[in-house]
Amino acid sequence: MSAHKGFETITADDVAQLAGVSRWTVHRAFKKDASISEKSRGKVMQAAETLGYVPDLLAVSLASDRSGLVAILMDDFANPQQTTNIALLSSTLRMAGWHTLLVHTLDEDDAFSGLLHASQHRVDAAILIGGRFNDERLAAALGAQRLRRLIVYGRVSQNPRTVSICCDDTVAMTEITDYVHSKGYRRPLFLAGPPTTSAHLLRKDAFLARWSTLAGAAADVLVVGDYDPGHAEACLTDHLSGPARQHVPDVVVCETDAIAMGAMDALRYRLDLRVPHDVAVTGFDDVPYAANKNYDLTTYQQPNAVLASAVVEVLKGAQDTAPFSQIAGKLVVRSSA
Amino acid sequence: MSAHKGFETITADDVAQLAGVSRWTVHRAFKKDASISEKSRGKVMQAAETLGYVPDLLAVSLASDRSGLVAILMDDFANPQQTTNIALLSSTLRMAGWHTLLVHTLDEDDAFSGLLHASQHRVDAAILIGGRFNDERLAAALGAQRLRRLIVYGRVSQNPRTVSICCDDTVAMTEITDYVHSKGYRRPLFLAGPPTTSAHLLRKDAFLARWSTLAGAAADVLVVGDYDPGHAEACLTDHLSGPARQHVPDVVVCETDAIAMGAMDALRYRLDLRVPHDVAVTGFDDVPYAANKNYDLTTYQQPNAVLASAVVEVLKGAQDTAPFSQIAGKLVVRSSA
DNA sequence: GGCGGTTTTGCACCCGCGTGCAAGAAAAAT
DNA sequence: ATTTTTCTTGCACGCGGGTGCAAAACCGCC
Repeated sequence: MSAHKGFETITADDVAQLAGVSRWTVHRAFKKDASISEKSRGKVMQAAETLGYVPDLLAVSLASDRSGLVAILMDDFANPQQTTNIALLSSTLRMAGWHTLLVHTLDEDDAFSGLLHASQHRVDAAILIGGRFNDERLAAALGAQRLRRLIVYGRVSQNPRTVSICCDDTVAMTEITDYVHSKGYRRPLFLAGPPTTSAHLLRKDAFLARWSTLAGAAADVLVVGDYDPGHAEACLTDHLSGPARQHVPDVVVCETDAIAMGAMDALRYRLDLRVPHDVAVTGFDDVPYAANKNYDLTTYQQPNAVLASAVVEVLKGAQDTAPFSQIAGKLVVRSSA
Repeated sequence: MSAHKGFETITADDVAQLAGVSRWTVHRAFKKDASISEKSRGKVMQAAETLGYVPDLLAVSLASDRSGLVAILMDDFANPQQTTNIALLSSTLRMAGWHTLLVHTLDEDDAFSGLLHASQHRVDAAILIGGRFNDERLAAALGAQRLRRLIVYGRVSQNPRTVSICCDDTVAMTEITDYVHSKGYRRPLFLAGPPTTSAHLLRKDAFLARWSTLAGAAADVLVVGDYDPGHAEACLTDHLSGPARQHVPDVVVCETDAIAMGAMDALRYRLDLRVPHDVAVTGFDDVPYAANKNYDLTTYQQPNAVLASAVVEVLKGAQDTAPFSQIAGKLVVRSSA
């Protein structure tokens, strides 16, 4: 039993000594499918029990190049969709035996350093959540040593070396569009988020394409440029207070719930319009607050639990997983549209 | 340059060979205040640059017993106050040079195993956020080897071996009470959360004590028992639909913002009362949504940034830090009361 | 040029465990 | 009882780098 910095550390050697075997036999006792006799395994286990021995994870990681750790890189704690996903992912991973190394990236450069950090911890995979990681970054990231798997979560990635797990934005937004059209709305305004994210492109394009098919006319688009509700509120207020005042929409279709909530606040408290009576609103994501009485937002629920399980499958499964799997969610109709 | 699992790993030996020095000289070049000549440091640095060498964190951790990692243990992602704190803590730590090991504990037993996991990763400290960790657990946790510092965040802990960093609930709630009383409210109802948390005791007791001093009479208390807004909504609705209907309060003082929001929903949408006209509501924490137009909650803002910096100070500072530091926040008056 | 003193540098051993191989013990076959 | 096969076990070496100490190289100075 070796003393270290004041607290005792029990190593395999200590157990070996007590059990009267060699250190390697101790290791075998803890390894499934190892060639060891029942007798000595018993001795070892008992000795380990009395000493309270647990194999040291760090040393294991160093020697075996595996850690039981999954890094989650995310950039925006203000985004409820992201925090919800992290919560779900970390608990799903936890139940499947993995721990989470959370890397909160401050900016793009930081993302790379975070990825390096993660790879040095021998993470079994890194999961990228959030839109600010562009594909060039990804390519660079893959240069990081030891990064055996990179999972892009919640959006598609062109990069062939990543696995992306997400719901099909195009199908989802088409479904929303169909719903909106079927309810008789005819003057839609689409509120788009930051142009750098893939959600921006896919959702907006899907909406515009479908709308033009259904209605035979182009729909208006306002690029809000940010997922902050307050910002969306200000943008929409400005927009509808300006020249566009003439064309008040009858429905505001939003790229995310956060934008939708900002839009509703703008319509109600700044523009004195009733939702859904004067203007309907739809969101996307079904964040927890979307169900709140004050918003009661019609939105699209991503199949988060299924997505999280898909991550576990990728981690467990062979490395030759499909480059990406897209899973369908479902439209949640509430009173806002 | 040794090949490993398909990707190349650059070790100090590789750099040493290229620079024409020994491995230990390479190490010295990377160590501040090491005794090394400028000439060889230059050679080493250049070689490291061309090879793209970075000291391996895991090996460093194993050898030095330090990791540059701080574990954050939390249990409730649904609690916006917790996620906000995590966001702030992780970015504050990140800027101070630490990375975050997020341990999302599923239950109490899991908390212990999470702490063990963290300690094995040689975390420089573990931060406990959230109320579900009781002090017995903490005592057990401290038995975990290598855990050199345990910080209890956001609440006080009796355990003398921990550092607790929080705002002074008693002072804060007294301030709220004074405000409520000064505004002329006379029939308060206090909504309390789970009885197991210290916030529960401190905030409730502070309110009751202060109220009895100010008004000379005891105040009503309803134990909601959970921080979920929906649950609080149901509880308050039940309460005010039952025998207590006779004594509708003129102000509902809540232990947290989450409860306050549930309470407002109950008052408005279930009991058909206007806030603040018929009943005023106060919260505690100033979560992001508290400023939302639909709630516009009068609440108490914890000095989160200061608290986060205090954590960094503890990490940087000598181990003989004060057992806990309590920092004052400020009352945020909005329209709800 | 030789001396004492100070930097630089190299090295053995350590952190705690994993791999592959070879020696040892036990079981099976002859 | 002896040989062969099989299972156990021990061990050297590695993962990548951190200590403390001793040898080597440097320095100024008489």
